[in-house]
Amino acid sequence: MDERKRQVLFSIVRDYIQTAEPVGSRTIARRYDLGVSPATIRNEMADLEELGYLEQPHTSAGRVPSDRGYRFYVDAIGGLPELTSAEAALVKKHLGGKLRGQELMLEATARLLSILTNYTSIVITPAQARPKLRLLQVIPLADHRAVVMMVSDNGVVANEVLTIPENLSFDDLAEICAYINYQYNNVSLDRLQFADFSGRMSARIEAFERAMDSLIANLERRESDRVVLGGATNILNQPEFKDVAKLRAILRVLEEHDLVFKLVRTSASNPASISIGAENPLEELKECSIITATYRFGGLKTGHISILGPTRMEYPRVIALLSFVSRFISES
Amino acid sequence: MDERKRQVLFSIVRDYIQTAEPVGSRTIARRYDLGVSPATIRNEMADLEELGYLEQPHTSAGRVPSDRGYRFYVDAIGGLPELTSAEAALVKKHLGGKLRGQELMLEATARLLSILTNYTSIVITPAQARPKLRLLQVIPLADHRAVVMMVSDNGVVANEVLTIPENLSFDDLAEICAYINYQYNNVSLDRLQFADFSGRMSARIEAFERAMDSLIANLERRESDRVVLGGATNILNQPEFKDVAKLRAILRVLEEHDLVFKLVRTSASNPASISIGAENPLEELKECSIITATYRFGGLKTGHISILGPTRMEYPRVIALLSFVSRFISES
DNA sequence: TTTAGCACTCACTGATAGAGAGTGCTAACA
DNA sequence: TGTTAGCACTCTCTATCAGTGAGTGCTAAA
Repeated sequence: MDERKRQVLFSIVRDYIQTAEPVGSRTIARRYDLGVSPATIRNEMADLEELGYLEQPHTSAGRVPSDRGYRFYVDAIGGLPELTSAEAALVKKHLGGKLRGQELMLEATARLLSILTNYTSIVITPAQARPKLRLLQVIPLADHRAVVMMVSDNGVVANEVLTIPENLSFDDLAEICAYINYQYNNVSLDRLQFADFSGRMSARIEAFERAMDSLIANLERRESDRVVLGGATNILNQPEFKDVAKLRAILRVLEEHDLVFKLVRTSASNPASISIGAENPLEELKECSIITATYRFGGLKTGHISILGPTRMEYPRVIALLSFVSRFISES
Repeated sequence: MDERKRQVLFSIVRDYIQTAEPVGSRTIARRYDLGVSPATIRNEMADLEELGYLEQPHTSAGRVPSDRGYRFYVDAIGGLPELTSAEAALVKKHLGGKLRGQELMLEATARLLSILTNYTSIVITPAQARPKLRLLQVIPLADHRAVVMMVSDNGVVANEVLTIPENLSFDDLAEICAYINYQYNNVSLDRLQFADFSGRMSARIEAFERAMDSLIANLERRESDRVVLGGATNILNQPEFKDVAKLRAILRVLEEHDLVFKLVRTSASNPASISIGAENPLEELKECSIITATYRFGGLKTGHISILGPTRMEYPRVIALLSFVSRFISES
């Protein structure tokens, strides 16, 4: 693979990324100044196809990069591309300023990434390991209602509004809570069992038990990794997915957050964090690429941000953007 | 509009709902036993078209119901259709059992509705009016961190994890909270201003101020109506939307939760809560129908559940399902 | 009033031809 | 020996056209 072949390959990749049309030898000769004639380029293209970097949709069409071609291109980009300062400023403007809490921040990130790239963005919130009970508390409200809330040792809070049953006073509830706090403090959430507990009270307090179950479920869910999508419908803009069947396959994957989660995880464990076409584990996404970056909140909890787009993706720009954003939110 | 015309119209509507193909006179004569010949039906069809209940895609095609035709059909269904007992059981199985808290419950509802109908479901969570501060509290965690949480008088909770600044002890924080609780108890959230407050302390506590702002924003957001979608991609299954341009228009609307919210609200204020085709305010949805039902949590807070599908929707079934589900979740 | 018959309309299908883009090969050239 | 011009060839794409079939509207008979 000599220098000129590289140039030809890169020209084709770049042109195809821009136009989504198979690229012919004449186009290359005209548009990129390689100083050789179309015929020469044709010869190089034939070689590149033989080597597996290019493909031909049909005999008399131009060439299209193969997954391998994109891979070569991406690996060759090397030294992290820089974001334009205009875009960097945009990121700072939208994600900087007043920090608005983890959840809102991550949603804003997902939205921003999808707008800037015109692809679909995926944000995975950081997960905690085996949360423990830190505090259970009731707070009275009007109309015989009360909030019950539960805090984990990671500071995650779940809450539930409860109508206080007839046979119970608010003070009774408070007493129960005090007992639970005493008994179960710092106990792993998955080992809490409230069902048998309320037998200690004179009467069973069904409403309360149910609220407890609900709280635990809720808390565990919040503790676990969540998936936030941005611009899921951006795929509709890509010409390669104007076929409804393909669209459906991809959107169905995006609806299944479990799948998305695993996908991003495998992509992230990749050293380079870029999965191109068939490299990624889901058949449905064999015409898509996924780029993933990792961020850290407070130096501890790690999550991921990804961009999902067609294999014909603007790799340098997306890589630059993701690495910038992940650094930015890690620092703030 | 005599009895036979009604029968012809209904047959066409039903057939078209099932097949999505323009319906011809012969088909009606064969498939529905009206006791008259195709020629007669043709005459009736011509009349119905003149009256605006039917449309013809082109001269030599069968007839398709117009919005007005669907409207007539829907109004004529009258006395609420009943859900099959099998489906009712399914609803009970998935939404009954242990009540798992409002949020999870509503998400489960959205999912269930979309699966049962194969259309897109929209769930609007109930809104509260002008929430007030009920309680602010800090809870210490390990590693110099603490949870700050804020509870509104409606029992909605927002929380934020805070790293306690060097120049502050946990007790300082607790004291600040005590002061705020004393000073601002039962004050409407939108009138809280913490920025000037911390000037009272010896040093400005920026981290704390920011956490407060974040909490308020978060709380207000949670208090407001939220939109939960189920099966947004089900639209892809409808033959009338195999055109990507139409799809994009609809999915874009669904991505804008503000729009969806207004849409459901206008639909719900409709007495019958059914918007057919051009009846509904968004141009993009002029080939869709929306059916909305209202539910109440705890007898107070009202929210909505809707189904969005093509105008060619299985109205009776969807109406039955929605009214059953809304009753079910209102009672539980 | 209903129905049978019939001419007419129009989308859809498949075949065919021509245009255009692009290739691969050969032979000439530097 | 590498590069280039020329040319035949391939294949898709588009337009055109005839044939088919579903369905209609009208007319006249029952």
